[in-house]
Amino acid sequence: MHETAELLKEHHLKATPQRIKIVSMLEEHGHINIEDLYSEMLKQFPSVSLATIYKNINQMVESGLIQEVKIPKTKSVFELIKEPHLHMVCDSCGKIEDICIGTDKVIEEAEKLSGYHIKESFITLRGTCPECR
Amino acid sequence: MHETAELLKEHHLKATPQRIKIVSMLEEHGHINIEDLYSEMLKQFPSVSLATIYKNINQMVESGLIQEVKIPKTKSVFELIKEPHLHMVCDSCGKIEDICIGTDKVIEEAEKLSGYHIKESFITLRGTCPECR
DNA sequence: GCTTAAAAGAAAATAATTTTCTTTTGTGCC
DNA sequence: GGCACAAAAGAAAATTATTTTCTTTTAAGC
Repeated sequence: MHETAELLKEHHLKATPQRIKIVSMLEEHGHINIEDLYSEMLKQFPSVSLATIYKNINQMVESGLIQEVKIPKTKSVFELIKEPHLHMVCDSCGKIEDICIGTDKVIEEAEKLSGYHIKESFITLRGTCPECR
Repeated sequence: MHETAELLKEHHLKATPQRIKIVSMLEEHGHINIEDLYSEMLKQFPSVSLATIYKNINQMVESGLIQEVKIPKTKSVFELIKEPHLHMVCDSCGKIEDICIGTDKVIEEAEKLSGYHIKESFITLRGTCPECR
């Protein structure tokens, strides 16, 4: 059995062809919004329902397999959950990339200044990618 | 004329009572979502329309007076535009606070690693506020 | 005060998301 | 491999969120 199906099962989700396709698209693209996901799905499953997309996405979020990424001024995208990372969005081509860098200094300073105990951080950086210069 | 009205005019928006109320709520609360904004408005303007809220919010965003803040797992809120800052969200009471701390180190490292030229950063930190400990 | 372009409000339209219900299917078990 | 059944898919309707349209009202310059 291919590993995408196993990934689903580890999260207590039946490995249906539609779900396998959703997860492989996430593996392939990294980030995708509902609209694009739906139109890609239609190519392979001409009768797929948008309700199926939404139900599956919601179940995958609940089971901790994927998460929603909210990006200023654009539609949300979804991504597989992996190590903490931040998002770089290119103003020009719209591409979204993940990068892993340390953020401890910022978190620590924020904790000191605010008195909060911080559990998670969400960082999105907007700018121009090297290809769009 | 009170200063909220002037703020609106500086942004080429007529100072209607509804708009003045919206802006003063933002000044007072810092952050507010559409639903809460509407129910607060109803107290003072019993016949206010949700369309008026949306139209005004959109115009205020377009004119650069306010901006939408997208927060993971909750509804978007709106805030007056001011100096760059980051958002602290308390898991327990839901409160949202602004704090100003330097983020140059992170931005610089992200630029170096990704090759992007970064123009803006959006940072939200999730955790527990001092009052909810 | 008068004029007018813009805003408010009401209602309808559109878009986004969820729910309901029936049919189909993945999976464990023999 | 075939059977049983809970779960998922798909279709349609329902709900929620947001925008548009159209008429009435109003802020602001003169």
